[in-house]
Amino acid sequence: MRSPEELTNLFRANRLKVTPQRVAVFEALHNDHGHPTAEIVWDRVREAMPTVSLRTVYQVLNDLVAMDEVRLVSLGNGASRFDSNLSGHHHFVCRVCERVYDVASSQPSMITDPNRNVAPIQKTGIDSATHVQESAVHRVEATQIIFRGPCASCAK
Amino acid sequence: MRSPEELTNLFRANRLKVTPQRVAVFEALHNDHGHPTAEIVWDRVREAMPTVSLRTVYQVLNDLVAMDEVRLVSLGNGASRFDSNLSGHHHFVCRVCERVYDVASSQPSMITDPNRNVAPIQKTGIDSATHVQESAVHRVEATQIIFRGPCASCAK
DNA sequence: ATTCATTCAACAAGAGATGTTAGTTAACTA
DNA sequence: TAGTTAACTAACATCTCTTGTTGAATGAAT
Repeated sequence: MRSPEELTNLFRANRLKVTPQRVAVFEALHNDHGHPTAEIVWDRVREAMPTVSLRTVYQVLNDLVAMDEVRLVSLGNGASRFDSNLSGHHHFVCRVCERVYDVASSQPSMITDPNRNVAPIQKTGIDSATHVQESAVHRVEATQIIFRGPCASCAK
Repeated sequence: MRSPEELTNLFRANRLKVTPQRVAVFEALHNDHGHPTAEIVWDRVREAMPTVSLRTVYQVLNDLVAMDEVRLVSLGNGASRFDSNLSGHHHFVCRVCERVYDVASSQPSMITDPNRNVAPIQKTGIDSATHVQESAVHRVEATQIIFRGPCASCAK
């Protein structure tokens, strides 16, 4: 995602005021490359600014999603998550601990340290750019892949 | 999915009573190859049995999911959907009308009539059976792919 | 015929997210 | 610097989806 400074400029360019609350959310997201829920972002923000309301955090996050600076990820279980990683990638969800790992797309069969939040897959030939477009066809604008199973930490 | 008769036997085999309500849900699912929500199933069931409660429908559906006779699909928007198509396939969700289409997996770049509920994709090299299993690796047990965009009917 | 799961009804409740209102603050900009 | 007005907070309410509860009635299975 963009840096807090860049987001600041972007908000100004969109005639949105750059308030300390908004900047605090920018920074919380910038320092967290996980997949936080709104509540988790709220917790982070409150460390520096104890009076922010959850309502405001939701608002800022939604603004960022609307601007396509943050991606909304619904994984089927529990709250929606906000993904500041905008590069094309997918997700592995552990069915035990529910942690979410990033899966780099177009990177065949690769392993990485689970602590670095990347999960292995074997083939990733699917890319949103490569889908056909014809008249009687559904046009694919986005492709979301969710892998599920026990993660390395939970497998044993 | 299995026929109502087969599900009846399965329920008996699991010591679950075969009640008219349960059979009605079996039949509603059998006659609907879409992706109904619990409420939609409820509506169908009530046509033949007006007094069934939504609670009961949820219970039966959850039983079927637990038995892996029906698949629970969360697509991020609105209520969960119950998918009676157990063959390996994925989904295309129209961002306009919110309709859900099946996408046959391992069927490269194919088009089908939208009315037959199949959406085209170009490459489907990913299959849950082909993922690596190593020590420091997340084991992929299931792969879920969601394509999004305007469907053929909504594209114009 | 008996048992015990199942169902119903009518609730409550919980999670997640958003809407509302009114009063206050503070960013922008002129 | 001052004025305008968006943004924030607080404390609510509301909504959707889903599950829990309780007690009474039903009816499948043996």
